[in-house]
Amino acid sequence: MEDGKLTYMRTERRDAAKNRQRILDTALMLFEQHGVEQVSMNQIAIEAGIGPGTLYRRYRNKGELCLDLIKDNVVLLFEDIDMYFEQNQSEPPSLRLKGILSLFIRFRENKAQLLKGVEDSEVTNRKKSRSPLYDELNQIIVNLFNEINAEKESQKNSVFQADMLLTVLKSDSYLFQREIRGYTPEEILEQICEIFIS
Amino acid sequence: MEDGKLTYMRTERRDAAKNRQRILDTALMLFEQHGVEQVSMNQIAIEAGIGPGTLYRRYRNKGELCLDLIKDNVVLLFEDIDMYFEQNQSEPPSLRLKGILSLFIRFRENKAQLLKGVEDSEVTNRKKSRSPLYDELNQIIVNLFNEINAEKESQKNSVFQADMLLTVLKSDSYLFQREIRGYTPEEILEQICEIFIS
DNA sequence: TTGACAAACGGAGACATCTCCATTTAATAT
DNA sequence: ATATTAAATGGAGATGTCTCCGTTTGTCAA
Repeated sequence: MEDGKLTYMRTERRDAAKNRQRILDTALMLFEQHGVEQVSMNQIAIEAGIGPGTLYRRYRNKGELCLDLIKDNVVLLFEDIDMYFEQNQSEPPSLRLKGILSLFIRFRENKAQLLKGVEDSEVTNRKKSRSPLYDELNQIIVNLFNEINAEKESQKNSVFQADMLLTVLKSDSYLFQREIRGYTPEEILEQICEIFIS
Repeated sequence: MEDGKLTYMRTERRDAAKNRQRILDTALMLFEQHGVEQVSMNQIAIEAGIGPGTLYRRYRNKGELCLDLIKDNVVLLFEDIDMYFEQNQSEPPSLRLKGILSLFIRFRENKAQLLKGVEDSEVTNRKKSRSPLYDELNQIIVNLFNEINAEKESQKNSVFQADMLLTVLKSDSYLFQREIRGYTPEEILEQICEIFIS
């Protein structure tokens, strides 16, 4: 039957589900123990007692694995953002932008290593499009810039501004400011706002 | 003798010099033929008729090799910048900043692939400090921002602003705008100036 | 049950980066 | 010339990513 077939296609095989969980648990453990960067896909496969092929069948690279590990937090982030918007509808767009940047920075601080894992493998694997996380954030920021720029004639810049803002918030840049320049998250937020919200 | 010893230490052995040139020639040829990304260090070593160890002895990674291949152009870039400054001393700093950004973008367009090669391996190899190229550029830009911010009380932001400006001009960001968003170099320059010179 | 089938598996192996170190070799001093 | 010596060499191999494909194994229908 159509139904049966569809259901079959959709449901995860029991052994697969077991392995999925095993991978997730193992990765989380190894990441916590040695740090995300130090742990190889091989190590995870071996420790999880599966073949490398099995691991790569599910996650095309370490980044996807990292992303799966923070998926819940990503959902929470966007819920927070939605909530923030609901509670601050009447605020000016520049302030709302700062608000959601603050939320994002908090998220980034919480999941620094895993987020870096995600982004690192995105650049390694030459993805043309950003991850869904960044696409969705980008959309939100573009909308806010559109509001901000509504006064001026130049609507077209919003996309560019949003791209630049997200570029500057990527791991490489953010962690450089954090670790080498020694700025606090709050200072970074302030400085970025000064540049991008003028 | 001291002199002899010093000279000995300094001069490159003839076979080494020969290999160096052989590597450079081979790399340039392979890069032009297949594109920088597609060519591995192994390939270069084999094609140059040397062992991988020899290649890595001279260049710790592909990025250093790429950097060596554009070294002359980097020198030219900074000469251009110096010349520009001499001829535009009396212009306002914001305009001078735009001028040197324009020079840098031209350089980046000329040596896009190799510059990408340099930057890619910098992120891969977790360098804490930027390459000398970026350090020097950074210094120049900081100085310009200091002039620009001289009017305002906030001198301290110049370092941050310069960092962000260079972040946004890195290969990943720049090529994304260039190839995916479809902006021209001139458009990118204009947009960046709008954001950073306000 | 059982048969069929697609999904899941696992490990060999292709390639890449990079290190280590026994051996070679060019430049200098004698 | 020859000995000395430190730089240079090269290739084996450690480690990592990722693919390919023959084999196994759940799942569903009959």
